[in-house]
Amino acid sequence: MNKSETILKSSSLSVTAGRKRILDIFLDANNALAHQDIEVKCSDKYDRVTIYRTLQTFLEKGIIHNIPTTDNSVRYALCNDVCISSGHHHDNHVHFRCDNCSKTICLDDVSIPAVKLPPGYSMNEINMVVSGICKTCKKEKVPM
Amino acid sequence: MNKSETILKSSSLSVTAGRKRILDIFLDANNALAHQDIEVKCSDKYDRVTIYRTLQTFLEKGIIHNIPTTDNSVRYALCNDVCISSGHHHDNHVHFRCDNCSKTICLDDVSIPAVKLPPGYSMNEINMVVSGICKTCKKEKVPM
DNA sequence: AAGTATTTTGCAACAAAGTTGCATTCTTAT
DNA sequence: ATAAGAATGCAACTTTGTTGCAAAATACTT
Repeated sequence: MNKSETILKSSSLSVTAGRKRILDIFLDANNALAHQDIEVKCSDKYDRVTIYRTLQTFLEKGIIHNIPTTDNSVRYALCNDVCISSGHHHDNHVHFRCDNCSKTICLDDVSIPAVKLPPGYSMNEINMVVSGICKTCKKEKVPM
Repeated sequence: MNKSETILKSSSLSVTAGRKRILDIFLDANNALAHQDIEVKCSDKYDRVTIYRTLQTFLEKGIIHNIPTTDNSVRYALCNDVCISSGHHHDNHVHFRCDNCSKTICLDDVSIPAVKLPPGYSMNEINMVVSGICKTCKKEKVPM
């Protein structure tokens, strides 16, 4: 039993070829994916609607989490093991979006600092996205 | 000369009825607006395409900034005076999205805390969105 | 291992959101 | 007042997301 299958079962989802494929795409990717990225990779085999529904299911089960963007394209990233195993979903890390290669990644080691809200506000979730130049792109550029 | 006109001129944009109207909608609103919110308010007078192009222009000129969301609906908010006057756009405040009334507002008084990125990464912009229950909604609820 | 209940998938049709080119209208500067 | 340039509206189109339903696949029971 491979990893995708294990994840599906432990989320009490039925194991189907489509779900395994999409999950494998996430497992292979080292960055967050938009719906379209997935569509490009497997729309020949699986229907657009199936991809929408699968992502929705994964979100609900806490297998993936979504990352807000400013460009009308929600991106999804695999939750790490801790996040999946704990009952309640909480991903407390900062996300990074590279202005050069446009990849969005989870900075699992960088946790979101606390903020103090004004009186009367209560906090549920907190999301932080930093943009800039990523490690890989910086290396490739000629230093100035 | 009213406020919207002043803003347009100082951004060296030609003053048109549509731009003034859309800018006034922002000036009147106390929360961030999605494209659709604006369309609802003035699609009888101005074409959908015009609204798209106007928002785009305002963004480029730094009159408004956009706020990422996790639900495929980018929202726009007026930049405050400091932000508009300074050449380079930077909005350093936390955004708050209410899970109850769905309004998104700028918490101008809450600045985004610093984060330390891993080696090799450089930072350009930083975005923080907190969700929870806002002041207004909390008041309206029966306390538990 | 076979049969049945349940879930998932694909299709089709649709709705909503966003884009582009071009002719017309409006602004601005002279 | 007029001409150059910019903004707008329209039409047509593309992309993105949603829904209902029949067919197929999966899981469960014995």
